[in-house]
Amino acid sequence: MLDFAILGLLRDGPRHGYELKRALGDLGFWQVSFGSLYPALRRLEKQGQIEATKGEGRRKAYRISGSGRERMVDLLAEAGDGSDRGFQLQLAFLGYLDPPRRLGVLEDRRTALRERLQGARESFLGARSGARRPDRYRLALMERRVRSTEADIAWLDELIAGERGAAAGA
Amino acid sequence: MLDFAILGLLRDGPRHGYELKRALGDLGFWQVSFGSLYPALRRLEKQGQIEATKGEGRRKAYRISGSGRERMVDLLAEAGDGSDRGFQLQLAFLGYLDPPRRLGVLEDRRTALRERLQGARESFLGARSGARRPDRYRLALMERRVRSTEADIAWLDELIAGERGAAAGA
DNA sequence: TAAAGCATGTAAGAGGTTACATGATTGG
DNA sequence: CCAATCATGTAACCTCTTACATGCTTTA
Repeated sequence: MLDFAILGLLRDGPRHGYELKRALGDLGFWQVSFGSLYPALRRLEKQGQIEATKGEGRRKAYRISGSGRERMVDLLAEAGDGSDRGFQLQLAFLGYLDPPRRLGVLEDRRTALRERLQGARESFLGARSGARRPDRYRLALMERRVRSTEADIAWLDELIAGERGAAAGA
Repeated sequence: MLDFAILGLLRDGPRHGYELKRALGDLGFWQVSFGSLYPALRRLEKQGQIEATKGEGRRKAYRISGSGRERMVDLLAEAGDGSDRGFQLQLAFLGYLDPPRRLGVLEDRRTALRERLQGARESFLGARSGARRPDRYRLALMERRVRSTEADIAWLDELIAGERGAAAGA
């Protein structure tokens, strides 16, 4: 997952470690620590997926290699494992996937969210009318899950519509 | 965090391991694995925070002890560390916190979400009007963060209003 | 000139997961 | 009778964090 994030960010252009941490934080869903970032950079360098060049001062600028680009596309598929973070990373780097395959990623996510919504609705409605009814805090938690999943699907539908529009325009 | 979840669920009444896993999954935000659940139950038992009794068949029903109840209240405070999962657990077991202190938990969360919203808005607006504008996928990601944080605050405000109403009614 | 931020790195450990192993019970 | 679900547990591993260590550069 971290490997994917690093390779994805390095496709935008060369970056050094500190900058990568900030860029990843700016995406909004992951404040990675240096203690995992720097060892990961070393590992990726040893595997030949990124290359280190001397930057200004003590900075080490990394750039992605050819094999890194290949691996990145593999990881983009793997990231679609149903996890929220995985999807957010997929989306952040979806622009580097070839256009015909982008819609598939969005639709897979939609399917996963529809399933989540169904489960969330069932446990909310079941709990609300069941014998041992949860307290209002737990009911609120379940209701929030339903509502926020619905909102996510609506947001995703906008994205999908935009994607179809872009595909039709091209 | 897992300790807190276990102790919280056991305050509802005695449960065995398998049942705890399902109950935790039903809350909606954590599918814990047996590989972490069973060792945690052993550890809590050794520490005297829970007690094992023979249930039906091979089942081991656990019940919370007096020191477990004390620890649970400590953990309820610790869980308010800004993480989403921490807050959701706090909320799931907020009914076991003495009523005067409940509002504080909700308001702390509101403060944290307001800060998150400010950061999310700044990076979204900054990115949209900046020099190297991110692609539409990353913009969508940032916009979603703004929208869903706003929705969470609105939802939390409903909860806070309900809490004030309950406090006034009592 | 002191504090804050920039910049890289290591060691230890927390906190999980997956895979494996076993076997009983229930439902189609 | 076969598959699915119930039920408990262990071992190996993975990912990431925290705390520590170092030293430079910018800014108030």
